[in-house]
Amino acid sequence: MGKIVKFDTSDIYEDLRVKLVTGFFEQGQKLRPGDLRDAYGCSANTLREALLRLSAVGLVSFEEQRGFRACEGSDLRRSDLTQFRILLEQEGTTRSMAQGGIEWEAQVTAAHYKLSHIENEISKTGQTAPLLGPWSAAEWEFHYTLISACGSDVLRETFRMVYDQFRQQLITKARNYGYFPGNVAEHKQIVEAVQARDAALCRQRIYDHLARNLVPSNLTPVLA
Amino acid sequence: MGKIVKFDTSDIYEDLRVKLVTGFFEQGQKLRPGDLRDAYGCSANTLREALLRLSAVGLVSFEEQRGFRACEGSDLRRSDLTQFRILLEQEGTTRSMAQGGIEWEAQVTAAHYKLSHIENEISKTGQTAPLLGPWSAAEWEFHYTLISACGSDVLRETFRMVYDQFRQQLITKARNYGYFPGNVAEHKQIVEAVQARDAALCRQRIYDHLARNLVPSNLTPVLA
DNA sequence: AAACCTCAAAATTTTGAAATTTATTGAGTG
DNA sequence: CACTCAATAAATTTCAAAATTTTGAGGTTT
Repeated sequence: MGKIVKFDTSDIYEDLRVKLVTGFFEQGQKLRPGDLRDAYGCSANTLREALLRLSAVGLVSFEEQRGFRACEGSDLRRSDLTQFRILLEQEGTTRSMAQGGIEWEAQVTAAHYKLSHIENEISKTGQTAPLLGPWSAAEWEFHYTLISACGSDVLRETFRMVYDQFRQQLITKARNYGYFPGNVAEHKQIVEAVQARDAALCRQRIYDHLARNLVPSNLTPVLA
Repeated sequence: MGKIVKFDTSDIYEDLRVKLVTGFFEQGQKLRPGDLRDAYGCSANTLREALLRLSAVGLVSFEEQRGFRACEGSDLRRSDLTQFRILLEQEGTTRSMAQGGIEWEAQVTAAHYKLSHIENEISKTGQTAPLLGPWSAAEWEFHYTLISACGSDVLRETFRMVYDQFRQQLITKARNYGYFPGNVAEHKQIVEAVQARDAALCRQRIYDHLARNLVPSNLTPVLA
């Protein structure tokens, strides 16, 4: 017999979040609580609440009295987010290196192992589309693990927000969900720098990994 | 005749925001839409929306099905926020120095002039309480101006959030709203480093200015 | 034609109450 | 005396409709 599912605000929030970072909506597309409510079988007010939360994490833009929209993509914003992500990821990884022990190092290695497995599959078949979901999850886990031992909730939470916004910007740029062949080698180099416990090298390689998303005006920020 | 004022969500949001960063509410105090509604003459749902927005910027904690509270204060969280604020303010000021021209330098000087005027008044009379409002506004303007020419919306907006949360943590610690006599000299030293266009010195002095809010476990973060 | 109203349709925000969930109380039990 | 478990109270979440605001087309004036 069919299970009756009831969607509450956080279910809707999560579903919309995924759709937003996956490019399900056009950039700048209007998101009307009244329209979306049919898809989730709830009231417009519940949708409103979910959209309000999404605007708080920067995935949806909100203007009073004129509603919600999927965030616009622009080269400048993508670059801005990239620059900020570099700052956070360099800082978080540096602190993790200082505070995280062998346990953290092992987690980074494991996360990279899973990620590279998927990336090898992709480059073997040449098909990015079918493995985009798993790749996306593994990419997030790898980068989040890098900063996971930094000891700062504020840094971790800010990174979570920025990473999603960054991803949203990439997807609007190209249909490949952010996957890029060069990633395979770059991820490996980051792990090697972690294992060598070389913070300066690690910072450099994080920069190198992300720099292609910068526009000329802010290349080489942050003591890269 | 009396003007009829109608409070909408953003009025309420702003009023609550100020109350939260000035310690009007006890830390951890429950904030019930149903109770607060009388004070603002609106429905509980409107307050719910304002509280939801405040939780998005980290001033209010929110747990599903169990409502809203003013954020708890703790040494760890205060230190965490301080460390992150140091990172953002160092980075933002460094970038401002690189990109901001004489116009930015003049704005920093002006903001400091206003701030030091108030700080001198306070140290002259020995009374912090009566000038706390103006001092608070001037302090914000000074620190925000430092990073204002960094060229990054993401950095500026994140700083705005972190500064408010930092302030909220300070106020729960001591009733002085974050004012400290040593500030006078420290602010001056930061301006001097800006005027000398010495980025490394500036970073050091931003660190020195804020370090007293760190707990031992994370002293000297971020290449201080 | 360009700028300026006007007005109805559409969208957003607020409301007050119902439905749901959590917290509290107190009687009964081991 | 502590503990469980209903019954009850209180608070949170959701809803549908009312009130407010914006949008955009059509008509008027400069």
